[in-house]
Amino acid sequence: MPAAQNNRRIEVSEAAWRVIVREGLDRTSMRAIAQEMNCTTGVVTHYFRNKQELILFALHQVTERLQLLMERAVVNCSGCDRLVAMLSSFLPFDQERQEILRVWVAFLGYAVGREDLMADHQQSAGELRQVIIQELVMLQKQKMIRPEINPEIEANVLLALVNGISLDTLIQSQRLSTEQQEAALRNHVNGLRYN
Amino acid sequence: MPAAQNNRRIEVSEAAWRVIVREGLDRTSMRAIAQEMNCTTGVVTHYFRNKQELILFALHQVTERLQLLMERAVVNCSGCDRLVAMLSSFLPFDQERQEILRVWVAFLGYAVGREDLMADHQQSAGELRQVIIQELVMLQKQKMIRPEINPEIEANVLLALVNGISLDTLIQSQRLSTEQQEAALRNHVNGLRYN
DNA sequence: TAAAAAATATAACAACTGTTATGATAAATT
DNA sequence: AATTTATCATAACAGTTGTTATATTTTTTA
Repeated sequence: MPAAQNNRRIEVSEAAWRVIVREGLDRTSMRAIAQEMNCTTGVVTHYFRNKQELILFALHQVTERLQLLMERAVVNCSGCDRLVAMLSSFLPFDQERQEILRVWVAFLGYAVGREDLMADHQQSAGELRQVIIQELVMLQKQKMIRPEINPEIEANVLLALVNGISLDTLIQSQRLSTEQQEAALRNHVNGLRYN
Repeated sequence: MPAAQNNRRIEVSEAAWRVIVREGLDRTSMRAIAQEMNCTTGVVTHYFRNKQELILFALHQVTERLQLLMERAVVNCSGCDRLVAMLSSFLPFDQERQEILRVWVAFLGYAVGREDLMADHQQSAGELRQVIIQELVMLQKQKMIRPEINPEIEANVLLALVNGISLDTLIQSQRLSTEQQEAALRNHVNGLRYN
C-alpha cells in the first residue's frame, strides 16, 4: 500500500465517478474505467486488488468530499444559520454536488441486497447524524431552539429533509429551484426556534 | 399482448422483486428470476420480449402498488388528516412497504446514467405531485392551511420529506421508529395550518 | 550508469450475461 | 378427437465481465 501514490487511486476513482454518472454503475466495468482515463486495465488492477475494493474506495471518496464541502460551508456562521449552512452544503446547488448526488444514489441502489455495502452507508450516515445532534444540543444550550426538541430525533428529520430535497432534483421534472430548496430547509429550521 | 395472462407477468415481476431485495438488482439475471419461481428462463422470455421490458414492467408494478396503498389509506379521512394519510401511505411501516422501498431505491440507483429510466421515475413522481397539489389546493379553499402557501412548491417539499424519511430507515442504523416517522410528517403538516 | 522497483500494457481464463432458436408438453379451440 | 395455440424446457450463440499472469516500459534508487 504505497500511501504516497494515493493520488493515482483518487484519479481512478474520479474516472469511475464519471463513468457511473454517464453510463450507470452496472456498466462501470474495469475496462470502461480504464478507457475513461485513457489507459488499460493494467492501471486499475495495479492500484486496486479487485473491483469491490475500488467500489468501496469510490464510495468513501463521496463521503469525504461531502465532509470537506460541509467544513468549508460552516466557516463564519453561527447559531441557526450555522445549522442551515451545514445541511445546505449537501444540496445539489452546483454541478459538482449534482454529480456527487448521482454517484451517491447509484451506490445506494447498488447497496440494496448487499448488507456490507449498506452497512457502509449507515456508518457514514451515522457519523453525519452525530455531527447534527451535537449542533442541535449546542443550539439548545444557547436557547436558540426550543427545549422540548429531541436532538436525536430532529437530526434524523433534518437529514431526511435534506436527502429528500436532493432526491427531488432527480425524480421531479418540475423540481425545486436552488432558492426554493434552501427556503424549504430554512423554513423547517425556523420552526425549531423560539416564539 | 395476451392481456388475460397478465397475471403470469406479475408473478415473474414479483419473483424479480424478491431477487432484487435479496441479491441486488445487478445480480437479478433472467436465470436468477426463473430459478426464484422454480422454472426455467423459457417462462421469463415467453412473457417478456427482453430484460428491459421486464425491468420496466417491474418498476411500473412498484408505482401501481403504491398508488393502490394510497387509495386504501385515504378512505374515511378528510381535512389535513387526509393529506397525512396520503403521504404516510408511502412510509415503510410494514414489511411489504419496506420491500417496495428497497426495490424502488434499487431502480432509482439503476436509473442513474439511464435517461429513459430516469424519465420514467419522473413521470410517476410528477403524477404523484399533481395529486398532492390538488389536495393542497382543496385544503386551501377550505381555509385549513394558510393562504400564502404555494401548493406547487409545498407538494415537492412534502414528497421530499416522505422520501427522506423513507430513506432514513435504510441508511440510518439509529433510525426513526414508525411513530416518529409519522410524527415528523404530522408536525410538518401542522405547520401549514392556521394559527 | 546499472540495478531495482514501480507503473503500465497485453493477453488469456473461466464464468456469467441476454438473446435466440428449437423441441417438447399442455391447454384450448374447433 | 384433431388441430391449433399457449406454455415451458433446453441448448447454443456471441459478448462482456472480473481476475490473473506475464511482459514491457518508465521511474527511482544506489
